[in-house]
Amino acid sequence: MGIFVKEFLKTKGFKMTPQRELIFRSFFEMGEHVSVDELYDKVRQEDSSVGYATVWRNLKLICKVGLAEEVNIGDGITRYDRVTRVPHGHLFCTSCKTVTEITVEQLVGLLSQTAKTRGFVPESFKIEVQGVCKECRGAAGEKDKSGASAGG
Amino acid sequence: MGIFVKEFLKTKGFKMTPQRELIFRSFFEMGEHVSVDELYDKVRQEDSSVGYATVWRNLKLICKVGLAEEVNIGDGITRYDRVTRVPHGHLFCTSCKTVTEITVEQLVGLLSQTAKTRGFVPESFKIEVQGVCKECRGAAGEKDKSGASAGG
DNA sequence: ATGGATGCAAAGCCTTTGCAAGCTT
DNA sequence: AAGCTTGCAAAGGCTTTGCATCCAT
Repeated sequence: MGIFVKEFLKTKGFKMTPQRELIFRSFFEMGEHVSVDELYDKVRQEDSSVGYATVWRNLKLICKVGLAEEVNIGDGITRYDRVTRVPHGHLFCTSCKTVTEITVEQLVGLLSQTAKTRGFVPESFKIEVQGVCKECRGAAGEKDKSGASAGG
Repeated sequence: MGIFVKEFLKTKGFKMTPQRELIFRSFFEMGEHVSVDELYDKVRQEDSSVGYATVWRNLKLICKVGLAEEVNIGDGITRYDRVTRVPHGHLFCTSCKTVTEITVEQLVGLLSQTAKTRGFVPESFKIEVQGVCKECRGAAGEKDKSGASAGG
């Protein structure tokens, strides 16, 4: 990013500041499912004077202008994913809690049709699969915490 | 529900109480995306002595035994859906905020395959489509709040 | 000079938990 | 009797907001 995002923001009526640039850059350098705290930590590594609220507000701004969107991986913390061009889904391992991405282009095509038959114009997709990953199956999954199963 | 759930819980080591029965029954009488507050309100209509924490804990219990699962429709409130036998997805209208269900059996089949090729054993699916519904398209979507687009 | 942006700190809100008393088994 | 449940109230924890000050335009 850099000049492009700056110009982009300007057209939207937002100003560019050193903090904002740092926050935006940091966010796009990170992976998926970024939380406010994680981004805050990363930002503070470069400039420890940046406030939490500033990070939070800029993360919201990034979403507002359509460069990212909120995601929920079920831990009660709001996370953010930059909007990718390639539709993809997530595999949530119920054992080790890892999140893996998968491409689902074919699915999205079908899903679009399904939605359109309802008069619904799709904008973005969120596809999640809960289950047990390869590694945890190998480990026989002894990470279960309670007596009752939580599966669906 | 009734005797079945009661026996089911007993086998899991949980006791049945009047409050619990009322809460369970109320939950299953409600639709999808039930929040703690909503369930609490409904329960209090029949027995205003039931505490909030009790409703909350029982909602968690319903999930724990696999009869429901948490869902997030993006308003910061945890909601609960009973686990349905028929796989389905949700259409989220970004304009009027309504949530509509769609069946996606075909998609789930494909999704299962996709996951399995990664050595991942699927347990449950969550499929969401963000977009604009028929009604809002008709209304030309004048409900937009900010200058910036929030689309993905 | 003007209005958005920032930082700090405090509010907000929903989610969880501690405890003593009450019930189901 | 034993232990899970309940209710109330308070604590937690993440998310938002108020405000005075600062900075980009």
